[in-house]
Formats: sequence, structure tokens, C-alpha cells
Amino acid sequence: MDKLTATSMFESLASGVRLDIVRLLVGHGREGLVAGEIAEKLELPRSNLSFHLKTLTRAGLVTVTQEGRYQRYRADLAAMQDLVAYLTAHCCAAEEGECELSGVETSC
Amino acid sequence: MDKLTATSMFESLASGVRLDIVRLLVGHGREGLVAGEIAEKLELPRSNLSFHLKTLTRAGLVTVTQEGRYQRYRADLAAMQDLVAYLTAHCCAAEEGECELSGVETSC
DNA sequence: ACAACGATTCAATAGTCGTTGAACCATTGA
DNA sequence: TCAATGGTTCAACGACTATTGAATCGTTGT
Repeated sequence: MDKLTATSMFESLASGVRLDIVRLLVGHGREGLVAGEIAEKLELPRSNLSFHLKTLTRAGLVTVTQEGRYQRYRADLAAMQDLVAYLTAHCCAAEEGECELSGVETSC
Repeated sequence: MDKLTATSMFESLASGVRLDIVRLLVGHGREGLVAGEIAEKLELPRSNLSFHLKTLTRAGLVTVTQEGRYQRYRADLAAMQDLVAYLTAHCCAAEEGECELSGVETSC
């Protein structure tokens, strides 16, 4: 994962609303949710939700597929795990390896 | 870790400059670096660096201690690991547990 | 074709963030 | 005490982010 991807993912998760969306989607796994269901559960205006979903999609944290007139959103767990790996490698990697890196190269 | 702490940490890491600072500090472990050394290595104006260090300190990702007229900054590895744990628990936790959570409660 | 529906896009606004040099504060050393 | 040094704070500016309702686009079903 490159730095630009990581920062845009962090930026996506820096919003309370978007973090709620991600957690909701993660909780619904492969099935995901259509936009209207998300809006209803989080009580968000449609246009605002659409704005945040676009941000999350651009960052690669969620995927979207069209189902007729619905848009189904799913959390991208692989991307999440990549982000965790990036964070661990670059921000938990001191000299003596007190953080068990499991094969990822460190930052120093 | 509560949501507000997590989002402010993510916000801190959402900036390329601040991510550079964190990585640099992580690479210098317990010893850390004084502000001038950071500014020199990253070629940043002092005032701008001070701004970003303040953001990182407020978020709890770095600590600062005074040494005479110097300010020594260190990465807070425990905070980083808490953030990794939060991210894993809330964003890598689908129904069937395909992400090995190691004892952290999931979000669903 | 057309009305209904789900969702996105647009325009406008308010607020926040990032950057810079100058001014300021605190500590050191002569 | 006074100049030098390390850092932070301030003021100003430009750029970006979040939010909202209205307008728009695409799909469905009659």
C-alpha cells in the first residue's frame, strides 16, 4: 500500500459519520446494504450519505454494485486488513521489534 | 478507545506530512527527536511543524517532554497499538470471524 | 409513455485545515 | 543583563470539507 492510499483511507475514517457507515457495513458482511437502508439506520439525509459513500468508495474502503435502481454497498475487508498491516508496519515498528510484525517490513 | 479518540487519531494520520512525522518518530523509538531535528530531516518550516506536532500531541499519538530549551517528541507506541486494535475490532469483524480477532469484541 | 421511486449531482453556505512569515516566549551562556 | 537560540503562537490567506434542499438521472412497473 502506498502512502497516498493510506492517507486517503485514514481521511475517510476521520469522520464520525463515515466511521459509523463503515462499522454498519462491516457488520453486514458480504450481504452489504443498499443506500436507503444505510440512510434509514443512520438517519442521514440522502444527499449527505451519498457524499460520504462516494468518499469511502474513492478511498477503496467500500465497494458498490448496482442492483436495478438500488446501489448496494459493502465494506472491503481486504482493504481494511491492508490498512491494518500498513499501520502496524509503519507506526508500531520500533528498533527492538516490540510489536511482532509477522513478516511485514518495518519503517526503520 | 472511544470513537472520538479514534477519529482524531485517524484525522492525524490523514495528512502526508503528519504521517511522515509519525514514521520518523517511530523509527527513533524511545530516544525520540527534538523539534529542530524533525524540521531538519523533513525540511519543514518551524511554524508548520509545530502546528502538526500540536495536532499529533492532542490526538495522543506523540508525547512531548521539555529538555531545557528543546522539546523532545516521541511516538506513543501504546496508542498506536490501541488504534490498530480498534480498527481490527470495528472494521475487520464480519459475521463468520474471517479475520481472527484475538479476543477483542466485534462490532456486530 | 409516464408516474413513482432510489440515488446522485448541483449550488450555496458555513466551517475547518494547511501554510507562511513575523512576532513572541522561554532557556541558555557570556 | 543581554544577545542568541529553540519553539510556539498569531494573523492572514487560500483551499478544502460537510451539510442541506432542489434539481437531475436512471430504473421499475403500469
